[in-house]
Amino acid sequence: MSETVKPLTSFFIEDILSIKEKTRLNVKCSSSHKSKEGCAQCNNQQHDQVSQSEELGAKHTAFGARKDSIASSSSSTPDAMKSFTSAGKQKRSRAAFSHLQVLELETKFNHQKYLSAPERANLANTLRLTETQIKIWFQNRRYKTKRKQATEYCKNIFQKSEGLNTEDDLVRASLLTTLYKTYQCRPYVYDFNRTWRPTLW
DNA sequence: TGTGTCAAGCTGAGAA
DNA sequence: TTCTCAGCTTGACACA
Repeated sequence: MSETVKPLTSFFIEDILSIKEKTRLNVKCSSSHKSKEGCAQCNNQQHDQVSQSEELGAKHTAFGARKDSIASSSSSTPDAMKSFTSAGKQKRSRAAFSHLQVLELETKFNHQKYLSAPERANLANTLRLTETQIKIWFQNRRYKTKRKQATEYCKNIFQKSEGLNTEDDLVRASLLTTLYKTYQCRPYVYDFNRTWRPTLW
């Protein structure tokens, strides 16, 4: 499995947080108050007392938003995050990982696209997430990367090609790109010419 | 209110 | 049988 690793720009987590927290906390706190639960940054007076591990465990978010789900994502299992609608139907909640958690996950992902079980357990422990959450995050992240690559690839194709200007052409090419990328065993695909033939690579 | 993002759900395949 | 994977889809949430 070949994965392309983007060149990394070196930085300190503190650098990012110090900049973004200053700028975004002020902006986003006001908007986050629109949500039902309000802004936890403003509500939580223990903000400054949070330890490093607790930060990784998302006691609060670096940006101060989506706090409710952050807390549940870190301190509870996904099962415990489920709430119920008025009809008694189980309502799915979506955890939002904290900036630090995502940062750690991204850093890890940049180094290795796949984690072994011990590595996953270790990372889960460090970030105060469940192993399942780590596993799902990596799965989603790989898929996201793949989609992005397909999109870029598709763009390049159309920058180079002529006569494919309609929306239908774009859609078709996008689907074909996915096929090309997906079936690496080089299947026969339906080409632009509407003929079945082997792929070129 | 429409839209984009993303964690989680679902399905089928392959490995041990 | 169990686990992890890819490849989507779903649903909650934030924001313009």
